[in-house]
Amino acid sequence: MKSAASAMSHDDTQDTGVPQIRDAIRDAIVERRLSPGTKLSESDVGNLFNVSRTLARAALQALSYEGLVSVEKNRGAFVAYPSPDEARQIFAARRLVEPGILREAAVHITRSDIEHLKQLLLEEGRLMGERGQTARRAEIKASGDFHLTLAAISGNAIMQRFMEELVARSSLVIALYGQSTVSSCGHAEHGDIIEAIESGELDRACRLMLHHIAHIEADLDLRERKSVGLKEAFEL
Amino acid sequence: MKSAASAMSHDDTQDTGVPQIRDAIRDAIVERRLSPGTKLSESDVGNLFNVSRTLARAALQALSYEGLVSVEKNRGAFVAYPSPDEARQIFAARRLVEPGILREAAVHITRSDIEHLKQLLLEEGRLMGERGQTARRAEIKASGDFHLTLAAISGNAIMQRFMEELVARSSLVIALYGQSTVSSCGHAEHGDIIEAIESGELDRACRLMLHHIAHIEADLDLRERKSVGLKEAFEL
DNA sequence: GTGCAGAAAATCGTATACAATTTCGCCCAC
DNA sequence: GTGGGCGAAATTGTATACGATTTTCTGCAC
Repeated sequence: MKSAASAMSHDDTQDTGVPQIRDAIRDAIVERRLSPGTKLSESDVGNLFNVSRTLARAALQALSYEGLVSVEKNRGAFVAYPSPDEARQIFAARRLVEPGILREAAVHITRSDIEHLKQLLLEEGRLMGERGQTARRAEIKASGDFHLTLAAISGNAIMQRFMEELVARSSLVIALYGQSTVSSCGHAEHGDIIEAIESGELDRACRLMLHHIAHIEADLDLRERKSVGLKEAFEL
Repeated sequence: MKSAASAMSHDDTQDTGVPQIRDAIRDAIVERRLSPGTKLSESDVGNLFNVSRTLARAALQALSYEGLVSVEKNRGAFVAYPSPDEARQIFAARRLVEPGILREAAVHITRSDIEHLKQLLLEEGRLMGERGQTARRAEIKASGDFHLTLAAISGNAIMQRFMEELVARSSLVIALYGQSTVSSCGHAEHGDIIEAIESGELDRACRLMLHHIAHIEADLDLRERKSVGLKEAFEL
């Protein structure tokens, strides 16, 4: 199943082959094939996709606006390495925004939307059963798709785009600070939320959503962990 | 007084002379010196700022990520012309997000923050007294600064950036669909909100904020109004 | 005068070239 | 052996060049 990010047309007042490169790199970051801190040199990216540095640079720039890549003047682009504080802000933003999205989605939701959500849930469950890093990657993505789909249902393209950023960055944070190998008590919670929406218990759905986000965040060990730092290891 | 947008450091993991160009164009858009739909050709922008098309293009691209400029493949960049539906989404997003920001800001707010807000309010009032388009521009910006400052106080850089986008785009919407010459019953409402925060009446502050946003939106005439249409001129 | 080629001009899309900056290795002094 | 500095290599910053697409203008047919 294609990811929500690529299936949802995004914005596409776009223009070049840049989107393809951007999306490919984004997927690689979100799926953790690229780890935080990895250098993304313009030449390398360009060669990899058989385009000039011009387009590679544009794609990296785009990703920097989404907070997935940080570009430093005269030094280049790196897969973002969110600080614990940034991580907290990301989740604070989600707590702030997702209940509202949920309520808005509840207004517009149709039966087929609910079907779609349940479908996602099934897929998620299936992946949970599997073993291996590939399955874990797919699981993270599927888990994100649940939240992204809710945003899409809300009908607000702006909030949708914002959530895409938050979910992608959350994935980075989990990659960096996640503890339990499977942070997906989430699965059951997703189901509960759908159920609450379906039966019209909006307030309960919001409460569940907040708990859900809190649970994800609780699985993090938010301590400074700068690079594999040799120096830092002694400065403690 | 410098605008909040440029005073607030934004993100600045930035790199080139692009930020200067981007900010200059953004200010021009937000202050309505550039009207919606205006073509922004890469060559013109480049010549204007004495840089090559490369940098001009990068700046325009950046603005397109913020929704202030729309770039169409092989056609170029234009000052965004938000549709009525986009306008509604922008304000829906603000209603969804600003109460939360307000609550978060209330947690972190200091006495000096409150002083700062009151300062803004004074400035706003002063501008309301003046006449002329220049004053109106400054007034729009000052009004936006109130909301931006609250976001800054909240301490969440992500929500702050998001609000910057929403406020800037709101300005575009008001430019396009605003009716009353002075949409700034807002001034008094800003004062009320500060007051409510100061006295710890959080729920009331949120209610006031929602009313405030509703008032701004109520001043809009959200009817399709494509280009300065010659045809439309007769359909009246 | 209206409408439709077709060519010329302007503008964007992408690659390449060159300058500026950083990074890395090397050599030498201590 | 350690540290500092110098120079080469690599990488980014910016400009320019050239092909592709769109827009505008022109001229001819009707």
